[in-house]
Parts: sequence; C-alpha cells; structure tokens
Amino acid sequence: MPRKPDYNREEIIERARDLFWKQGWMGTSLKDLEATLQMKPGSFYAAFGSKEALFELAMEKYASDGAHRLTRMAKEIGPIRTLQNFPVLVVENEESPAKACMLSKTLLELHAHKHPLADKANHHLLQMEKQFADLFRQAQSAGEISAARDPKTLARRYQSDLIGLRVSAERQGVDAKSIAQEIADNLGSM
Amino acid sequence: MPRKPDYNREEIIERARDLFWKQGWMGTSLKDLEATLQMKPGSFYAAFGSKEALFELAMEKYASDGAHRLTRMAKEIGPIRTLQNFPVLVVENEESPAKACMLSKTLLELHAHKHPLADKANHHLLQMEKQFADLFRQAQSAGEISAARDPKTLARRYQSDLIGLRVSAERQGVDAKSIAQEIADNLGSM
DNA sequence: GGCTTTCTTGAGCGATCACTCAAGTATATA
DNA sequence: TATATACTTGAGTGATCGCTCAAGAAAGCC
Repeated sequence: MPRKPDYNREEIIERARDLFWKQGWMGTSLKDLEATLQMKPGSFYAAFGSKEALFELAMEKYASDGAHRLTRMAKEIGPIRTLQNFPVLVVENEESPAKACMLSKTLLELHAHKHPLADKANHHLLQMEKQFADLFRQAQSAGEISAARDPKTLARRYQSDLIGLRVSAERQGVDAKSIAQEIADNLGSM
Repeated sequence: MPRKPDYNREEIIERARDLFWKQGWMGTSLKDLEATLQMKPGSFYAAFGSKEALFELAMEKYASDGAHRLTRMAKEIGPIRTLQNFPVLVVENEESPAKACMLSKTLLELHAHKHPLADKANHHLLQMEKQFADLFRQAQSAGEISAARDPKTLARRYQSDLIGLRVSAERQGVDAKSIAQEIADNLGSM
C-alpha cells in the first residue's frame, strides 16, 4: 500500500560513517548530515531516530567492514602477510575519509564524557584485537612466526602500534609509510 | 593605581590545560571553564581574549612542561633510560587528566576542520619528535644503543608507538603497562 | 479514481553555544 | 579621603545545537 523510501539505507549509513569518521561526533552537526545525506530532519529522524543511533550504525559498519576485509585478505594471502600488509594498506589508502581509526577517534573524543558511544568504540576495538590474535595464532600454527610468544600479547601490541601509526598518518610532515613498513618488517623477523 | 587580578594566571592556564586535555576542544564549553577556573565571562575574556587563545596557551604549557620533564630526566638518568622510562611513567601516572596525549587528541579532533589549533598541535608534536631524536643521538654517542640506525627514524617510530600506547591506555580492559614495558624492553636490545 | 499508508518537507521549538558590555567594586596613587 | 584605574559581575546578544511535528506529496490496493 504505502510509499517506499527514496534512499538506499545502506548507502546512507556509509556516507554517514565517512562523515563521522572524518569529523567526529561533536564535529558533525545535523546540518552537515542533512547536506551530505540529502535528507531533511523529518526523514532523518523517521529513519534513524537520533544522531546517536546513526553514529552507532555507522561505527558498526566501520567495524564489520574492517573485519570482513581482514578475513578476506587472510584467505587470499595468509595470516602473516595480512598482518604485514594491513598497516601499509591503511596508510596508503588515499580514499578513506581519514587516516586515523574511527574507533580510536571516537574513544578519545567521548571517553571523558562517559558517552555510551565511547564504550561501543572500545567494544569494537576489543573485537578487532581478538581478530588480530587469531591471525597471530594461525601464523604460529603455520610456522610463519615463532610460537614462543602469546598471540594475545602480540595482538595487543600490534593494535597499539597500528593505532599510533594511524594517528601519525593523520599528521603533516610525517612519513607514515616508513613507519608502516617498519611494523611489517618487524613481523617478518619473529 | 589600579586593582590587581584576583587570580594567578599560570595556575588558571594549568587548570584550563587539564580540562581541555581531558575533554577536548569542542567538549569543553565556556560554562565548564567558568566553573573550573572560577571566572565569569567578563574576566575570562578580559584575561585571555577567547576560548581559542586560552587553548593555545594551555597547549603550549602542556608541550613545554613535557619537554622540561624529559630534559630533567635525561640529566638525572641518562638518555636511554629516559626513553625507556618515559612510556611507563606516562601510563602509570594516575593524576594526569587523561592518559592520551593532548596533542594527539587535539590533532585528531580538529584536523578535518582545518582548525589552526590542529596545526599548532602538530608543531608541538614535531618539536617533541626532535627531542626524542636528540635523546637517541645521545644514547648512540654514549654507546648505549647501536649507531647503525638513523636517530630521526628511531624517534619517529618511538613517538608513533608512544601515541598508540597512550591511546591504548585510555581504553578499558587493556593492560597498557605491559605494552609500555615491551616498548622499553625493545629499546634495551638495540 | 478514491482511499489508505508511508515518506518528505521545512518552519520552528527550547536549549545551549561563544561572547559582549554596562554597571558595580576594589585598590593604588595623590 | 578623593580620584583614577583596573577588575569583576551577570544579564543578555545572535547564532547554532539536536530535534519535533503538522501539512503536503507519492505510491500500492480496491
């Protein structure tokens, strides 16, 4: 009977993700969203309920897309090369809205305010860490790196370095590709 | 002839620094500042001119205090132990307004908006990097670490790792002290 | 075509933003 | 003590914040 929405919901969420990723939570106003998503306030609130609800969807999309990309890479080139290539790819990607990780940015911006979105960002980061640990475990099983060290410890350090790399990549006058290459090289000699 | 201010300017800047450091630029309103600094808007604007001007002073204080602390440490315990201890100290300090670096936070928050404060944060980060490079150079001269690698490259990587560490320390459920210890240990075997 | 149902539109809500300024108050000099 | 010179106060500025809702437009079913 009724009318269907004029927009593609998934595409809207992706555009919102890119805008939030780039500008942050407080740095993105509803005017910004209206312009980028081509939606008037009424449609926006009918579709998503609130700015916060959309941010949550955007962050989930960010996290799950990242997880899928990692899984796909691991299938294609194996765990150790995935771990080595990932930092380089992230830094080299000229199309992404920002070099820095959206989850880190959200955490840093909202942690002090005890905003629920900060906890959700942390949750996604923990999931990512688990995925890294899995890849290290697989690399050890395949004999690609030494089995002496705890994969969870390796993942924790790897993620921390990756976060630092991605913040550095956001800076001007810093050769982030070199840092990424160093991280990759370090993994090669373990 | 005139009346003197009721407040100590340096102390006010320190309190502003702590609040901005914790809550960020957009996350800190003038109401917040009025409450924390115990200043009414009129006094505030007479003393500092704008929120932005005070943030800049706060960031300068943050940077110069950090630089002095590093210099002092290097005099007391030498360059390599300074580089090793610094990450551990930063993570263990329970009194600091936030674990993450104020400069990184400012950069991430304001870079996309091309806000002048983002450039100033980057400038201070570059100064810090230079100081780290100096410490690596001193450590090489003293024979404490191998002279094979470029001190600037070492500093760049060190700072990137430090930034990652400090973001990680802001998270819940992450053992940042272990990461800090790993960074320190790595420097020991170079 | 008429009816129902949903979507879109955009003016406008109260709250809060960074900031201003006229009036009042305190202090050092004369 | 009188006066000049800041400094402090806080109500109030226009702009923008996230968000609401009544009215109009479009599409599926009879």
